[in-house]
Amino acid sequence: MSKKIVKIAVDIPIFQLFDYIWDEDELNQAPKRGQIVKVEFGKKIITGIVLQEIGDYSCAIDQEKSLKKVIALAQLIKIDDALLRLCQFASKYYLRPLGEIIFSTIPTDWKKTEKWDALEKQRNRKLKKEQEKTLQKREQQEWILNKEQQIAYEQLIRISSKNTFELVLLKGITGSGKTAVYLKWLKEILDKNDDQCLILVPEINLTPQLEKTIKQVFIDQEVSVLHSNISQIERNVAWWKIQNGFSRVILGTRLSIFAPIPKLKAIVVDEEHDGSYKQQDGLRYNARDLAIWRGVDIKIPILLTSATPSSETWQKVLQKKITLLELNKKAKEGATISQLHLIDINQARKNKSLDMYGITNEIKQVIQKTWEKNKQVLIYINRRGYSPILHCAACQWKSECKKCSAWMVVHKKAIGSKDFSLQCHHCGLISAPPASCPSCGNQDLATVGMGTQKIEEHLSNEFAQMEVIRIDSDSTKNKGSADEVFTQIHEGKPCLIVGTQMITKGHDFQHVETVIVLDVDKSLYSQDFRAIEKMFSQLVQVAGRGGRSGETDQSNIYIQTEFVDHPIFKSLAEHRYDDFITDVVNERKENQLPPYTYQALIIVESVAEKKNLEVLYEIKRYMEKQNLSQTTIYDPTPRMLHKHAGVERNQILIESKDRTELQSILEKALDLIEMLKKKSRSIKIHIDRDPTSF
DNA sequence: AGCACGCCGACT
DNA sequence: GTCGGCGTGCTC
Repeated sequence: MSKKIVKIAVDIPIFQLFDYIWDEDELNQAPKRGQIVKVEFGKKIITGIVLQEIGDYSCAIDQEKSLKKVIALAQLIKIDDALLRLCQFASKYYLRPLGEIIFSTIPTDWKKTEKWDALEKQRNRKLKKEQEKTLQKREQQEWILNKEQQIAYEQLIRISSKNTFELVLLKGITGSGKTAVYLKWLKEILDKNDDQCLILVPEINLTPQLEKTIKQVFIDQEVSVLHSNISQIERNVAWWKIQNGFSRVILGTRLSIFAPIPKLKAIVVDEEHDGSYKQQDGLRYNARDLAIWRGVDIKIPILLTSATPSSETWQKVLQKKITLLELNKKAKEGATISQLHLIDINQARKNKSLDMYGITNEIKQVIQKTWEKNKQVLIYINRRGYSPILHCAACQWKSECKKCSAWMVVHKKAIGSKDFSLQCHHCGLISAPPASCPSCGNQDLATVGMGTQKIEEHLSNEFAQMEVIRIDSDSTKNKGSADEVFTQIHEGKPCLIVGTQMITKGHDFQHVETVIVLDVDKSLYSQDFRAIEKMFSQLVQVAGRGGRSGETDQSNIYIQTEFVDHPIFKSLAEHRYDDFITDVVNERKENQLPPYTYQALIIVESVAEKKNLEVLYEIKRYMEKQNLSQTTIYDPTPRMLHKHAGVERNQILIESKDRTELQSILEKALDLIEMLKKKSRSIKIHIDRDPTSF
């Protein structure tokens, strides 16, 4: 008989799977797992995906539900089995419906059945064009690895020749040439066979240099770039090319971990410590962790790279679960490791050498000296806007956002002007500043603390002869303006660069000799147990921006702090990251924190906090009915940003020493959560597995 | 997620 | 008398 029953996941966020009839006579083929199909669902026509064949239709005559038929098949696209397994794992681990995950990984056009025909035409057109395009033959980049790089490279080759899973960490100081090592390795893999590889990067728009390099290195291989900012058509084309093996190198952000790569032979997770591998909303996955899972599943090596490995990764190093390859020398001859100088703010205050903007005379002298040497200065302050808060000294009123539990940030319209606005960095609300204090009428409102704009303004006045360039998401909002600014900096004219995190990623500043870091103190004693590790890595990154070319004699990093005795600075000065992160890992063990425990959050959001708490207590009581020998369930607490855009957010933290126990508790809780969601649709409930923000 | 069914308030 | 509010249930 030619009628089969198939199990189908639909493109709707529900956990339930549905059975349909697969009529082989009508569809002209046997059911295939991963096939995208068009089905009637209720009264609507939607897309679904075949998961498995569960038998002949005749055998199910006693089936009480009447089954509908699969209407049609999507011809061009099929989900690769390895990808399906990854989605199934993610569905189970992150407690999300399978259909939702699978469909979130494919281009949106494919989810609309009415677009299928047009897509087929589009593909044929695009691929024809692609074939006509001859790859330009350019000079192949010559690879000269130093001894250290060569050793790492050879080890990687040995590892990949074993054709099995192996987790490798390439740990190298900034400027040691990690990229060259892994690109040469991937090139070697791809030159042998028709294979593919995946390179994950934290944020693609911040690494245009890497994209350029990769396209140069893989001169005779097709490179596809995936991130959330590409157009729908680009995404479709990339999908076809990747899926049929035409694209050999896939470079992308965290979402590319779900790319359908049939001949995947290696994954590189570049800058593995970077927080942006964790998605913070919707499907809250961690691309680094999924990369490792994918590697185990399809038996390929996974290479993590970092100058400052995360505590999770370092724990695996200490447990000998990772092959560690190290690069401890700068790749470019003469390039120097920057030297750390601490500036004691307390001392400066006593000596009256601290100005009203909180900048010490020492910093100013350093800027002056660098200027006289015709070099550039980089000032890192991780805060955009003019000042983080507007404050009334008379009554203590502060510029709080009406819709969020956060302060509105003062933004100047133009540097030097008096015209400013208040902006909430969380919900985007912008309002005109009050002329006087809304609470007591005081005319004298003051800006407290400093952001990039205030520093820019202040230093422009102090160093009138120097050009001050500000780089943050406000100054580079316009398309192309970032490129323009960076080009200007690369020209090498002496200047002062003031910037946020944006300057710590991807860009080499060859002419920077002095790096200055303001405002580290709040991270030193933060609530967030991951803050110190993050701070260290940011300091290493920013220090590594200077002295890259070997052109400067010595690059220096100056840090202003109240806590000169904090141990982080000793490790930083001596370039002892290993010791630092080992201490961090040991501390986590003592305090029973990740990676020694496994965490999950249950987050409830609604406009009524009271409702949130009721729901959370109900979930907590429900979970506590289970046998919890290894697990602690904490009481409901407000989220870090308690109110966001008018929505109250509360959560409970679940902490377990046992992953399996945590999994079963969460699975059980999910039943209740699904019930509660249906009962009251004004609330949202999320589970955040392995959370990195609270 | 939609969409239907269903049971209570202000309208030509 | 009805139009429509959104609470709950269902989708093979």
